[in-house]
Amino acid sequence: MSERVKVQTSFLIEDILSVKDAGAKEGEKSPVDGANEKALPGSPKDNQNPATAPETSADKPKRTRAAFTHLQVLELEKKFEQQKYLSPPERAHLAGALRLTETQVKIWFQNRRYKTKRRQQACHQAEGTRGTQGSEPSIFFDSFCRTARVEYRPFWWHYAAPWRPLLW
DNA sequence: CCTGTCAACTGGGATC
DNA sequence: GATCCCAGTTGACAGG
Repeated sequence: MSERVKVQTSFLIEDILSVKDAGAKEGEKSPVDGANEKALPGSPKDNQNPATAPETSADKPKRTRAAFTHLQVLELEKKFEQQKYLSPPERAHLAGALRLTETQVKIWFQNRRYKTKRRQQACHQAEGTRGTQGSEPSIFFDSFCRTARVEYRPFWWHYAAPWRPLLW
């Protein structure tokens, strides 16, 4: 996935980070902005931005795949290193900082977790399950606990159960 | 043209 | 009912 982030971005890193004047340049359409108005069907009130919704949903052209900027991915990855799960306030804050929608951040984390899991599974299959677990899984679980169990919702233990073989 | 990647989507299950 | 999650799929896009 490394160099896929050679995105055809029309804006600079500073442009993304300068959240202060976020509403200033609305006219500029970035690839990311194009997808921002797309809310998840399952969560309609997640982020409706009528101001930036050009398509009247009557003629939905075609699905656009937002290409996140290098910096956006970097920040997301950084956060993901710290926490694999975000609480709603944290997600909102991160989304605002990166000028993404909460849905995009949510989806990104979802996809990221799934990818990580599949990679680990593939890894273990390839290795033939040695008993030695590296440090990554424990880091993973640590952040999971911090966010899910303590800060967020206790029922995430439900999700932790199938992970334990991988994590411990 | 084929293939891989990845954001977005779908569906099912769970909690509050 | 709203919202979250995971698991899997779809569709756009870039590289070979």
